[in-house]
Amino acid sequence: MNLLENLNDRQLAAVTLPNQSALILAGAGSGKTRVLTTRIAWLIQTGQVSPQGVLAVTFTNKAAKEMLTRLAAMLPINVRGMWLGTFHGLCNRMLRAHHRDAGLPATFQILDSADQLGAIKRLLKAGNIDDERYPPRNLQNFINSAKEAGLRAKDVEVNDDYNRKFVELYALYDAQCNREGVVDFAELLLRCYELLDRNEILRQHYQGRFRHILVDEFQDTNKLQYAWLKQLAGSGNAIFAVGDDDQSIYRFRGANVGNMADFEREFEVRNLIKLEQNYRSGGNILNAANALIAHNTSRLGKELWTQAGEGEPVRVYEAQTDGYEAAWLVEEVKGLIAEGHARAEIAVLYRSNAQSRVLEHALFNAAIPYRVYGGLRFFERAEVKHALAYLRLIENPADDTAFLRVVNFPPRGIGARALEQLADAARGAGSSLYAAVGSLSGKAGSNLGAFIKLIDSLRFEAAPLTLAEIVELVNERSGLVAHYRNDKEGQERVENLGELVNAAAAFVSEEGYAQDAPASRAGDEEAATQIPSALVAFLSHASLEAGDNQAEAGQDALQLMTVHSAKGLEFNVVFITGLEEGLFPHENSLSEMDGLEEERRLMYVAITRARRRLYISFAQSRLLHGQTRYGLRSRFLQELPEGAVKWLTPKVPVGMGAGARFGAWYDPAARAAPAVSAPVRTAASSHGVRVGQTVRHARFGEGIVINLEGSGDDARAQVNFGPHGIKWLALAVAKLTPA
DNA sequence: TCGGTTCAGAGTATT
DNA sequence: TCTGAACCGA
Repeated sequence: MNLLENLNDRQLAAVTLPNQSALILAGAGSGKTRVLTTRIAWLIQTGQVSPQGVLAVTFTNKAAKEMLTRLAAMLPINVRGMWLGTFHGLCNRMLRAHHRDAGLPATFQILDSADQLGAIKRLLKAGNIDDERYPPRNLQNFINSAKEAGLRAKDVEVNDDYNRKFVELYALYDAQCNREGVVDFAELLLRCYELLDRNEILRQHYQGRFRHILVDEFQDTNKLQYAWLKQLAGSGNAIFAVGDDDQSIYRFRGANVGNMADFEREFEVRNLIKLEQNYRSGGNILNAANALIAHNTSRLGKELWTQAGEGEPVRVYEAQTDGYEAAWLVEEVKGLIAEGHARAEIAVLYRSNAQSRVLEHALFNAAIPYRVYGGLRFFERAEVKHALAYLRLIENPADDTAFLRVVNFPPRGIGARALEQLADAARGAGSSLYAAVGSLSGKAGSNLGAFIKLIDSLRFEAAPLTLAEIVELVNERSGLVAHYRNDKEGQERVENLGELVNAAAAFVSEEGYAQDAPASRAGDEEAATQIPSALVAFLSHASLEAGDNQAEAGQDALQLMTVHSAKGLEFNVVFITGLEEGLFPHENSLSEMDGLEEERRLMYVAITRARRRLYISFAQSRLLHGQTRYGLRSRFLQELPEGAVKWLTPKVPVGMGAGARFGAWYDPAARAAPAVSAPVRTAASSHGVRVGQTVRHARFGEGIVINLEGSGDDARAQVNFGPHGIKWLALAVAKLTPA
């Protein structure tokens, strides 16, 4: 099977780049994931690197899974042992393997955001801190931003007393986490970074191993993630970074687009490849996207084009109110369904979650099935978190967060007073709540003692069981199942607890976690020595991958979501709603530095989700916070090229006569399509040259052989010289020396 | 321990 | 206007 078949010129050049750092600017729908996975497969197939020598990083589990699936289809190897995963997943893996060096217990647990907030509230309570003056949420943000900037409490600059208190609390929080053997998400990354920074032997080991580092969605990396990557790259390894500055929409959570420019400079990137051919949308949709994003000033520069023709115009609709907007949308959707469109291929996008209510209301009344993204995920459900807390206590009794969550759930007569006493005792002894139980007497003491006994016996009984059996044991013996069975509305919760047993069974079989032979994980010599138990691994999995956000995923339903959550997805039909000043662009963004440009990128992301048909709608008035607000039509509408747009309602001129400024949109057919790439055939060897071999040419420097054809004097080699491009060279003439 | 009342806040989100 | 969290009384 030829991996390079059907790649366009740019894709081919990117996939077969020599071993030098590269920045691939991948536009929406340009085959980004394909390039990334084919690059890995090609490197392995041509023997340039072993599967163990590749490190590939993504942001979401979904993206990681997608890459793994595609890789497995391209390569006849077991891709499971590869270091391909999310930043957090890979850091977790490394920390598990070297937990001693990292100063962590083997069974360390991962706090999700809710757990972390709980831990912070507990900290404030224990220290008698005024949580009005120091809101837990603010402290959480403060700690996470500091960690994401690579700063410990001692490194944070203090400029006033208020600030000093935050820093002080940050230090206390870290101390509490250490005591309890838990780490939050940001800590996974920072700990891993510090581990590599401090431990030269380890750093050199991994630098020697990961010859090829590939990063997905590079524009979304934060400072710490970039620093971590730099450390693994060292001075010799190449980073293959794929990203799109025009789709950078996560600055509010720490993403630093500037990493792209820093990367170019610091790694002396000479290979900058733009993937601009779009395989997703019609020409009008792309013209709208291009024209819109052209209004941004800080761009690396990129313009999407397609061979697909202009397709349908972008339809724009003006409604009187948000209610009418929803009503119109319902009618339009009915028509689309009647025409045979699948509901799941129709997406309704909005800027903020609050907008979904009106839409849901209308859809519900019209009996159109829909699915809203972004609800509670499976592992975040209360009953599931309860069961997980019991499991955590089995592994790590010092986990006070888990302890407090279930010590009195189901109710067993342990009230606030008892817990306060216990907290005092624990603080006095500098121990965990669990360990302090022995020092309490009386009724509270005996109830707590019974709880400890329960956990201890669960731990004892769990020892010989499989993971699924352990979960089942906990479900029953904790009293959770019985508790929810008695609850009128607990049926679904009981089912979810059963689902957790299934999830445990699936986890063991998917991850190859045979409990008897833990060291059998292929190709992973570090982890083999210190493989965590299946239970510990499952608990990490539960924290790192919160699972799907709603049931009924199988049903053919309309897809409702924010523009942010639509990133990376595509649909035949897309509705972008609420295009009003103040809403999209959102008013809060206007006071932020470059906030408007980020909003515009968000709109760009929204537009480029559509394959065939795109609707954009707005309302003259909208009910917001109980008040009717009259918003102007979004400036983004004015930034679309007239020729690509069809107004479904009369276009009322606004202010300065927009539209005139924007010239006629270009004809996509007039854009020269690049020559179709030469047929690629793979020959074994010719003139002593092999595919995948690095060679040197007097004029073009180092390159990598990507293809061979002909024989004898006619033999030619196709060589990718990186910044000098891809060349066909006659081997009888060109002087190629092995490099 | 639960259920009702009060009050603030209402932008986007993955791990 | 609506929601969620915190709080208080029974």
